[in-house]
Amino acid sequence: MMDAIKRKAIEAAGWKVGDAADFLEMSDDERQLLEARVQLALAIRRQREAQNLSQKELGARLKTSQPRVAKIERAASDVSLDQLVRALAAAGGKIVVRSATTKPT
Amino acid sequence: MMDAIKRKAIEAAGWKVGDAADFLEMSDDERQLLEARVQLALAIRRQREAQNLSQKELGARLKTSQPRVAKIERAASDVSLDQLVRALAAAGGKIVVRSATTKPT
DNA sequence: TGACAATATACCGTATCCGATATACACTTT
DNA sequence: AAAGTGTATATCGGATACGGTATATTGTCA
Repeated sequence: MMDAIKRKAIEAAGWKVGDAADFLEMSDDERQLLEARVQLALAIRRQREAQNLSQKELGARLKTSQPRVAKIERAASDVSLDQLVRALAAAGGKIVVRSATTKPT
Repeated sequence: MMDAIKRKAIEAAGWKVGDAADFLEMSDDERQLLEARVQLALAIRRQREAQNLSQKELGARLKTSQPRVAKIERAASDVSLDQLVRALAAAGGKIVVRSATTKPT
């Protein structure tokens, strides 16, 4: 559901969202990908904290800066999925990417 | 297993691999990510062919060109994980990203 | 309250990613 | 063998993801 709080969070991450309609106009794929990014970001933070790592320490593992890790953990728009996945791995998390094949329509 | 054939494929994708040792010197994370990219690329091609789509048609869905799709399907080094995932989705495949939390060491 | 650690925000070059185009190669079909 | 269709390779300009640094802001503890 699209509400003010969620929109605010999305905007804070650097995405352009004019109003609820704009968000709803995203394609399913885009919305799914955005959701996945947010979930990954949350997982990174959880994992980092579970390992008692500071952003600076995680940044060192990723060979990047503390401010960058802050961006990663809010899934900012200029953070790639690549970097999200690498960050989760660096924080000690495992990711499983399973692809399911579907029949032609 | 690192053999000449695999190394050749990796190099063809645009990755620098001096010799087997270089490949083996990649960190676990890097190797895992590279493997994931290759698997995704294979899944994209399988899925595209299962849907009887040409590279050009898949390119249209992705709003990109046929040559770009060719690069995607060999997981070239300048193709992001983002784009691989989007391509698989555009080809009708589903991906599941599951993150598993581990305890601090 | 002041000092210190952790996190957040802002800005700026630069390397990488990406779309577009040209062109080559492979395989059918006629 | 020419034409058509699908795929591969090469190059290039523009967009964006990135690292680095400076500077808030927040939180904790003496």
